[in-house]
Parts: sequence; C-alpha cells; structure tokens
Amino acid sequence: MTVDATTTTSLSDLFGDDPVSAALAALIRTLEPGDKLPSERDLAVQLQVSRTALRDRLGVLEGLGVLKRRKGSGTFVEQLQPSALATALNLAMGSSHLPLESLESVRIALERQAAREAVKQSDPVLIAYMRRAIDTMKATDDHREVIIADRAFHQSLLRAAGNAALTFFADALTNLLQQDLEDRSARLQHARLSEERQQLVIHHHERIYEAILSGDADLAMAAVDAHFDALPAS
Amino acid sequence: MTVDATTTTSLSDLFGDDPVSAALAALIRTLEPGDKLPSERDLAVQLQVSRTALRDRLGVLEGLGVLKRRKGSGTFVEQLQPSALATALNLAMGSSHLPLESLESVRIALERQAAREAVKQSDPVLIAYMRRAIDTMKATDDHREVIIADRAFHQSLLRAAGNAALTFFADALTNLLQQDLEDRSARLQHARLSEERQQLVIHHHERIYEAILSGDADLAMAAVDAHFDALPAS
DNA sequence: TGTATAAAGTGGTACTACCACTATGGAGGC
DNA sequence: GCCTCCATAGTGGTAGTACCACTTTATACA
Repeated sequence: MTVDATTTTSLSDLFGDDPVSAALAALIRTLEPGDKLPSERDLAVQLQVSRTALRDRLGVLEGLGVLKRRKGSGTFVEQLQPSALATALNLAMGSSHLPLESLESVRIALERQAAREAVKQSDPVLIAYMRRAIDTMKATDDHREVIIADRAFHQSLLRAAGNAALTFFADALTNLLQQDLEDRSARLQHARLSEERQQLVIHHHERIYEAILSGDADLAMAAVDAHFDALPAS
Repeated sequence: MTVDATTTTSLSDLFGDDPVSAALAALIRTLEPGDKLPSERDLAVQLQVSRTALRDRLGVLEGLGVLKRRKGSGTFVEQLQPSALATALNLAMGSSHLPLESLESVRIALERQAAREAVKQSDPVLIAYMRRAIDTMKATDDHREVIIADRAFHQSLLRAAGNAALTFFADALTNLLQQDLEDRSARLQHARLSEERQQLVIHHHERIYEAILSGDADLAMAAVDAHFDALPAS
C-alpha cells in the first residue's frame, strides 16, 4: 500500500490527534483478516498506554467493524462485515433520518450497477446461479421457497458483478431491510406473493438474465429498472 | 436466513445477548441527534454496570458513528456521519479487500441513481447549484478552483436527488477516495486538468444538467455514464 | 494412543483514584 | 446594570489493580 515515508498525515487525520488509534490502524493495515492481534496486556505495554485506554480504542474499532474481540481467545482482524454497517444504519433510521425509501433507492442503484458489471464480467459460473434461482422459483409454489429463490436471484446478480464493494453495500442493505421487516411484521406471514405476482417476478428475472447473457449493459440496467418499477420492494 | 420465531426483538438480535448495548440502543432511539446522554457515572448506575463496562459499549457505539463523546462536555447522539463509514472502509482497503476500483464503481452507481431521482425531484433551487458549479468551472482557469467546482457539481447532483441515504453513502465514498488521493500524492500537485480535459468535463456536466432539466431520467443516467466512461476518476 | 484434567492465557468487569477539559455561576470591577 | 474573570462543579479520559469467565494449550494419566 502506501509506501511514502511521510505518511504521518492520513493516518493521524483519520483519528484526529490520537496516536493510539493511529498506531492500531497502522498495525491492522499490516495484518490480514483473521489474523490475531497481540494480547491487550502486551499491546498496552507496546503502545505505552494503560489497558483501560487501549480497550477503549479497541471498542471503537470493533464498532467500526474491523476488529472482533473474542472472550478467552483474543482479538482478531475482521473482514469488514456488512452487518456492522447495517447496525449503524438501523440505529440511524430510528433517529428519524435515513428514511426507508431512500435506502431502497440505494439498493436499486447497486443492483443496476451490478447488472452492468455482470455483463462485462460475464462469468458463466456466477451467471448460472441466476439461472438456477429462476428455475427454482418456477418449480415451486411454496411461498417460503419462492421468497428464498427471489433473494437468491438478487444475490446472484450482485455476486455476478464480481465487485466486492458492490456486494458489501448490498449485503448491508439487505441485512438492514430484513431487520426492519421483522420489526414491523414479526408474525405477519411473510408477505406471500400471489400466483400472478410470482409469474411477473419470474418474467422480470428472465429479462434481466437474458439481457446479461446478451452482453447489452444498457439493456440489463433497463431490465433491472423495469423490475423495481413494477414491483417495489421486491 | 434465520427465521426463528424466538426473535424477541430485533434490538437484542442486533447486539447478541448483551443487555447493556441493547439498553443503550433503546435509549438512543428515543433521542434526537444532538441530544445529550446522561453522564457515564449516572448511566452506569442506571444500567447497573460499572463505568468501565459502560464505557466499553459507548466506545463501540462511537465507532458505529451514532455517538460522540466530548471531553468535559458529555456524550451526544450524532447524526450518523459518513466519515465514520469512510474510516472503516479505509481500514478495509488496507486489508486487501474492497479494492479502490470497486468503490469507485459504487460511486458511479450512486450518481447515476441521483441523476434519475433529480429528474423526479426537479427542485429548481437544487438544480441551480449544478448550474452555478458549471459556470464557475467555465469562468476560472485556476486548477484548484476547477477541482473545487468539479466537486461542487457532483455534490449538487447528489443533493438534487433529495435522497438522504444516497447523499450519505456518496459522501462516505468521496471522503474515502479523497483520503486515498492525499495518501498517494501528498505533495504531488493536485493533478491539474489540461485545458482540453477541462473543456470535456464542462461539456459532460452540461449534458447531465440539460438531461435533468429535460425531465428524461434515462437520458440523465446515460449522461452520467458517458461522463465516467470518458473520464474515469473524475 | 487417547482422554481427562490442570494450567496458562485471553478478553470482560469492577472499583478506585486522579487528570484534563468544559461549562456554569457568582464575585468583583466597570 | 452589565461585563469580565475566575473558582468550582461536572464531564469524559487515563491509570492501575484485582478478579472473573471463558478458551486454548499443555500435561498427566489411563
């Protein structure tokens, strides 16, 4: 990554004038997800701060989603988890801003882009997952399986783009929107699609799938838009 | 996904079986951004935990970006800050995953969506900001002002959508990409646009602006795509 | 060789004392 | 009456200790 020697700048900028957080950030940069950090006691000595202060920063970094402390085991570098972002967004939604519709709009934007990049990527294996999700939905009429297949299709679409950031944000939003759904209708039967509606969904998915196969990025994006325009919150 | 009926509430799910975090989350939900939380000493008594444990959770929530502790003043509910997300993403980038290009691709997706919604929103005041940014870039040849005007245009476009989530994510990405730029070329003169290139940017901005004014959402999105296709990382 | 148990190591909590900073309000001057 | 200054109470931040609960590892035993 950054090799310039003068890099006191951006690191300290990230955490203001806090040298401990900056040192931790630098340490994390040298590690891979899954790696274990030194013990809090060792790290406190190494950074010349008390364990109390160290733990405070570790907590912040855990909140950011880049660390995970496991009781009895140690502290590990986490692959940034979409769920962490979802948690933050969930709290933000409660505090009035970030309305639900605006989040759904972001999700549409991400899927539209995913369709575009899936065309360029053109990975037959990943695209095959989309095919299978469509076929699954065609084959069943159990409303739970239908919903699962629906989600599988959209998830496959995102994966087919082969874009880590796209997947990350989309997962976070899915996570969040699902949390919200469970909140509002805990027991209310998962809104089951009518037979007619289900056929419409399949039709739209087919169109998206075929557009991606055809190699026409604009057509693929249009197909995604048509899907969400016709079936909001699908 | 897990559909267990035992879902007491999503609150407890959010923080596992940690009652302290759940209680804090519930408290935060009842407050507005800017509101002050009880002092740590009071809150610790109220939640029946030590100040140590309480501070640990407060640190996590601060990392999530929903709280801000100010020395000497108190702890306040924050409007979820894009910069917090940017910090997390920045660390994630260092850890190999989430490559820069994938993040830029998300930004494009968001701006494309912004153009689409700006058409629907059609707020003359917000659109006027775009106009002004274009005119500013036309009028100056100072490379710093050009860059500022460029950013102003894109920011105006995002704002014109009138979509909080869109703005939030875009700001986070802008924040992040800018941090990264400063990292790599700290002293390297801000890549100044050639005269030719500047004219091209202006042309593209004009096309986006006019498309939004015309009310054609598809045209607006196409204009955004044309912009980024011709001028990556602009 | 395999299993059970002990030991070492880890993060989590509690409590205390103190520091540095901020805001508040009252005393003094104008 | 009004403003300035400053002591003071209140706040988050840090340090250090001791201990707990859990996990992992090493050891002893069968």
